Amino acid sequence: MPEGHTIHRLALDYGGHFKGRATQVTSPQGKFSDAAALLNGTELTRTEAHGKHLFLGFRDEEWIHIHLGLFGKVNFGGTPAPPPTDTVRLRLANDTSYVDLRGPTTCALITDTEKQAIHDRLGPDPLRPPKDTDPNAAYRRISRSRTTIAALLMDQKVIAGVGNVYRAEVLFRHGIDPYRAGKDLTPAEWDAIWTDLVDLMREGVRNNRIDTVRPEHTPEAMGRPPRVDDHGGEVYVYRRANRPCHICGAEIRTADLAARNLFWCPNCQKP
DNA sequence: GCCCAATGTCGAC
DNA sequence: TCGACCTTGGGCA
Repeated sequence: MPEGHTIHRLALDYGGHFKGRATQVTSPQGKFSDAAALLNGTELTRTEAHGKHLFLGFRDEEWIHIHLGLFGKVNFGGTPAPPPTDTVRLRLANDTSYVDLRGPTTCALITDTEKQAIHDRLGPDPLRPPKDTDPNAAYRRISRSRTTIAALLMDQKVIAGVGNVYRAEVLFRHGIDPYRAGKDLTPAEWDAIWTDLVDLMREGVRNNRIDTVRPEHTPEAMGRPPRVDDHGGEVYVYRRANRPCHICGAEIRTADLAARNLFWCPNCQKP
């Protein structure tokens, strides 16, 4: 479930279980063995997330850089840790906990300088502290672009951390057609989208899932049977193709956009 | 067992 | 724009 909220949550959870103590670092699958051997027995000193990138700090200026990609999964557990399966790329363990990483796109040992280069190529992240985060930088790019707002929201250079679910849901919540060109988005619309993403994604970190349905549109409030969408949260349009819009009843539409599935309500989201 | 899809990104053409 | 890559779980036989 890797959108930005998941990664920020992982930064907190890795820190909570392992920070400040000698940590056993292994790579049962083998692809990270050399680096694991180098770090094994040292201390996890800090953890950080920017968009969908996770950084685990060891020693002075060394970091494990993790990107889950589409398939990566992380699994925490208590001791005794079970024998790792052969797909575990990275296991951290101490006296009380273990955590397994499987299927990441990236798991690499990097320096401070290399880490900085990653920050430099990422746009502002609604979940980073406001002092390092400038939503106007994102709007400058958006307001100059003929690309669709749906594509721009997924471009990590423009804004970091938004994925396919938050993209679909935030556009629905603001009644914006996904095919609208970035340059046709008003500053007020962008402010509203950014502020909303900050709120939604913070809640996503807290609950470790994506919920976007406003209280007045929950099934209870609308006198309908309770539901939980396939991916475990409560949403308006994501993966709800051909089903009725919670608000107006129109059929939710879906289309391919840059090799990803897009979902929207043709009635609630006007050009 | 096989086939497919999935909340992502990169590089080749 | 397309394929490649990483892994798991669900549907179906």
